[in-house]
Amino acid sequence: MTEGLSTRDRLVTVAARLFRQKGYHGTGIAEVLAQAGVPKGSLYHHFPKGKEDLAQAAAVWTAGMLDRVVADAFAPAEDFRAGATTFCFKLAKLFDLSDSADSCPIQALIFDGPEGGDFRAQAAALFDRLIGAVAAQGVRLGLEPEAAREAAETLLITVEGGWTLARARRSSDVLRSIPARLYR
Amino acid sequence: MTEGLSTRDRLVTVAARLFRQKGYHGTGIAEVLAQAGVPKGSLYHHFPKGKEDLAQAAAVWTAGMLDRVVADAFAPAEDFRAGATTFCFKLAKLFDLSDSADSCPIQALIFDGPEGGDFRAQAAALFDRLIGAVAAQGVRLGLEPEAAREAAETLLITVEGGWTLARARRSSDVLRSIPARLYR
Amino acid sequence: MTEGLSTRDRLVTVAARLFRQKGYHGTGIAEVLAQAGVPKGSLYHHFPKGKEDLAQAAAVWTAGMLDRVVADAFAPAEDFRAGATTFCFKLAKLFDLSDSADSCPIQALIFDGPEGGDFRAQAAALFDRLIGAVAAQGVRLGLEPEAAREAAETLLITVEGGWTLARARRSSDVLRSIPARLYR
Amino acid sequence: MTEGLSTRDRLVTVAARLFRQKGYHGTGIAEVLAQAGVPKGSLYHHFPKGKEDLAQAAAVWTAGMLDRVVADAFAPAEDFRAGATTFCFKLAKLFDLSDSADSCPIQALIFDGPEGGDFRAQAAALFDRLIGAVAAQGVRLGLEPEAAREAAETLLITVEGGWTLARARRSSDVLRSIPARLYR
DNA sequence: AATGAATGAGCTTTCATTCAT
DNA sequence: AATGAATGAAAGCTCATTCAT
Repeated sequence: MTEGLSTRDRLVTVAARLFRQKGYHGTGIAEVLAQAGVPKGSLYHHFPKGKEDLAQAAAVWTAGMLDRVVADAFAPAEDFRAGATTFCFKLAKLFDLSDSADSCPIQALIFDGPEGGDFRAQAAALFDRLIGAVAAQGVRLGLEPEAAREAAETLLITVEGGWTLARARRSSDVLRSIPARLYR
Repeated sequence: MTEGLSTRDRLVTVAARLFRQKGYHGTGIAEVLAQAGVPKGSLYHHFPKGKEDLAQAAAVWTAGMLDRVVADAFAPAEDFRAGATTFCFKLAKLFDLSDSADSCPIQALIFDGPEGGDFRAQAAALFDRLIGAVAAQGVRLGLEPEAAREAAETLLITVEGGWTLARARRSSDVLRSIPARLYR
Repeated sequence: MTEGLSTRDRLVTVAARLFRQKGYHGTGIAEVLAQAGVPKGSLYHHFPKGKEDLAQAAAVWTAGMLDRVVADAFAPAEDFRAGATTFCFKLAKLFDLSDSADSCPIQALIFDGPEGGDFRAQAAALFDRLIGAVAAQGVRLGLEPEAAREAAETLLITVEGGWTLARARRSSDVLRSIPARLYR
Repeated sequence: MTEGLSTRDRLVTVAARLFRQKGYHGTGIAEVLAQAGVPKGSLYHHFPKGKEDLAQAAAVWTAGMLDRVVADAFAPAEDFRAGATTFCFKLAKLFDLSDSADSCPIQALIFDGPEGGDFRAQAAALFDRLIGAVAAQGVRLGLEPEAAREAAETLLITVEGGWTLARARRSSDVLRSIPARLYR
């Protein structure tokens, strides 16, 4: 899975997965290094501030991945509801691919990081950017800017809560039920 | 805030708050003890298995608190929507009382605990019990059992996601906007 | 040598000796612990800030030891020169007792510690206190305050430099030659 | 300050300064490289044995610099006292140029280096050579060899101790007061 | 029940050095 | 000669827990 990637990229992807699974504080550097097949000292060459920098890079990587999911879901859609529905199904697939106990990537992205520093603020900005991307798709598909923004917020709120319940139930069904709940 | 409470209760309430703020793994026993004003050795009198037992007790305490919020919100309500609306506003107040960076009590309750053991399963059961309580209120207020269950699930999904966005924005406004989103 | 001492005192005396021998940065915590026969975690019970606190405690302990050397040297003296001479001979004995490559206790005390914090300032104050103690002995033995202060300064300057040369030559003779140099 | 110097010379001068400021063990290779503006791998081209070789080179460089100070101070002097006085004033100027917390160059030279190897012995020899140079100046200025040697030793002892007190007080005044103390 | 000293496994990080280009 | 990625031993420190009083 991490073959062919650079040392740096292996660290980032492994860290992103582990942080999602066990949280920032629950994940040890040693485990990241072991799974990435990277020796101890190398981490600090690529990420001088260590775990903190790694969390930052993992958040950026995750945000980029989610950006792509949004783009892929809405690209072929004929209206916002269709795009939103595809988005939910894509997330359900993502849920099934990962261990079903994993945290939602977005929540891991935003909340689970080092306490001090500006990690939280930067991560929240990445979340807002994601909402903005969804809203932009809404506008592209014919919604008024105001309505698009609200629809985007509602979608992401529900998706976030849906992942939470899905995680508690260890089943992605909740995520697939979201369009029906939103667009009766 | 913790005055007058027994040593045990001080430990539980302080732990519940800290686990919400910094996560289970991010919270050190030493910090719990310091904030509770309890000496080192005492913890293991009250919680023989230490941190794990403390997390369990904090989860039960949190679940009981949320049960009360549900009961209080729906008790005076004339229909489900009114109860749900009050519930959202009560949660917004809870959000404002705590540090706005705090995790949703439910999510802290479910996901953030010791890895081994049956903590996760028990916590998920507490979450399901909470959904059941909301559904029961729905039935009491005239909904069909099936519809009540779905309404309860939708409410809690949205509230969970709403807390997430509120936390990212550091503002409880999102929580107060939920009824408008759900019951257009 | 460290038998019968408390855990804390064993740590302090061993640290004082090692810091003198190999410097603050050249001395590892592990070595201090090994020689003191104290397990890793115990250090931080007695010295919460670890190595830094230990250096501080070692400096205070060293200053106290030197105070006693001054008092013992001057107590039986009939005039300042006699006391100063005894002081130099006592330091020569101290030099011979320790590994002859050891730094002067005063210099180790003042300069060799953690970079940040107020270690330096506090240590310099301990040095000034020592000069003050010698000057007080001078006054007690009949010198004018001004003259006593100058004599005390000159004595300690020479003793410091003498230890330096003694260390370079690995011989305490230089220390014993100081009275002759000062009081021709 | 280090402009125009070769890579090798930049490394030596920066290392000499840092070793004086923070000691051999307190100075990291990374800091030397950063301040010298030299990339990581380059050090081992110029100093195959790394830090140890660098310390050796820094000691030689420092000794040469001190030789020059002695020569410059005594060259125009009409007798030993005049030369010694100039020497003290030149050292006071050196003290003021450097950070006042810096160690005496001679002491840094002699004592603070790698543990193994023959660093200590070589450094002590450099110190003796310096004393010899001062004594030679004494002979040149008319002193008997024996007396010259003793005067040189006394001067360097006092200068060493004076730098120590100056450092503790963060003031070069002590160094300027030395002639008055020696030659009442 | 309460206390604080003791404990050592494990943590993140820094270090001087080596290697491939 | 120059570069920066790679390396793993060792550093200082934190952790949850146990013990003796």
